[in-house]
Amino acid sequence: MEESAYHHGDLRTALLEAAEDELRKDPGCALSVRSLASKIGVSPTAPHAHFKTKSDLLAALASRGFQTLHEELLMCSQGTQNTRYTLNSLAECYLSFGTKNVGLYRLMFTTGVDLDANADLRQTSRAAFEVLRDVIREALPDSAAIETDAHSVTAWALVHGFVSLLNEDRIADDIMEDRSVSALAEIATDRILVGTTHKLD
Amino acid sequence: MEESAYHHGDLRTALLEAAEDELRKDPGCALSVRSLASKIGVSPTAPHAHFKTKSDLLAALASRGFQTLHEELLMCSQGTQNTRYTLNSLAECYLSFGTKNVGLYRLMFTTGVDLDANADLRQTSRAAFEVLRDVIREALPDSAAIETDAHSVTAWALVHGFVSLLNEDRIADDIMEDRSVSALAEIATDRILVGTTHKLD
DNA sequence: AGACATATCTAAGCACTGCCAACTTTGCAA
DNA sequence: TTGCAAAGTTGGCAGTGCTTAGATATGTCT
Repeated sequence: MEESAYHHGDLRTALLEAAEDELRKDPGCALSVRSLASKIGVSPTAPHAHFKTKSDLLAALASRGFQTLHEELLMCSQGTQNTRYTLNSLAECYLSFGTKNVGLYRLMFTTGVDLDANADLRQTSRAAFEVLRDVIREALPDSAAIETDAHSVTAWALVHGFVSLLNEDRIADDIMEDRSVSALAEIATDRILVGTTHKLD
Repeated sequence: MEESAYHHGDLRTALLEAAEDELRKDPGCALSVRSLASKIGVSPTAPHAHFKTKSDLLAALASRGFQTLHEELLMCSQGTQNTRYTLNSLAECYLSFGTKNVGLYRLMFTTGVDLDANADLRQTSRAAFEVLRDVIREALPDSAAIETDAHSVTAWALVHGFVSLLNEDRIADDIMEDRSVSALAEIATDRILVGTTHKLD
């Protein structure tokens, strides 16, 4: 895999991987195109050949994140167990991904890129959601098919909200002692399936 | 209210208000301390006397956001109607605030400030949540007091998730046609109270 | 094999940013 | 009145995103 010193070979993916690496080490870091280039060992403006703007790089990064999430969700959705088990697996998978990739996950929802102007990001984001949607559609009785969308969007909002609150450290430990992924996934699953068991006025 | 030309008078709040103004005009803008100073008419480094770092300014901005949210939620929580009505009002209030202040809301959850290092932000963020928590605590029967935390955190995650997905334009219009604040608030209320009405296996 | 078009990378530079240090102005209080 | 601390200015540094112009390698076509 010997490459000339002048041409890197695959600078594009090298940039994306370096960025992911940086995000893993410091989820709060402000990714700099120039520092990525420096880290890789190319000139400060070399990335420009692959990403016209920094925003384009971030969007590609976010898209890769959604692809990974999509694949992981797909793995979980293919179990042969009952609906509750499948949904619980999905929730746990989503929460796990979100909390293990704090910086990347944050980027996936705050790129500031208009989805109408970035078909790739829109598509990968949508594809990940569709996994959840399909599971919920199958779970609902035919009579409730119309409500599939409301149910699946609600489910997404719930797990996304948990990830966000966890990552931004908004759930104080004196509020909720067990903030583990599995505990929150179970809560989410309950809520998606039948909601709270306590009847309120 | 005549002030000398040299001393501004209240540069600190002027900076915060200018920043909020900027965020309202362009929720996706990258706030710059220097441009804020220029807009107000002071030297580029004048803000340094009031905010040691840009991060401090953003944290103060986020804290103001939580204060406003807290006040608005408090107004809604003091109705004398039944629990469902109160909860629905709270949800609608939260969703309304989040979607009307897109830039500010995003900032409130992505300042990158460690809450352990910023007692003010932690306190205001917590205070806003407590309104929701109190309502849910009162709504639950005594036998379920222990579950108050799980219920209230779940409720917060749900409305926060809705706001985030709405603001980042993640709910495609072919998925859910009625993405109005009132419709989503109703869904959230249902889910918080009794969950879905359809029994799944 | 040689010529050319293209993709990739470098070099130089602009405007802007956050932050710092030294200095000036002002208001207040001993 | 005088001294001092807060507030604001000036100048400057390092880093950033982006642009332009030029250098170098790759591949293709004759």
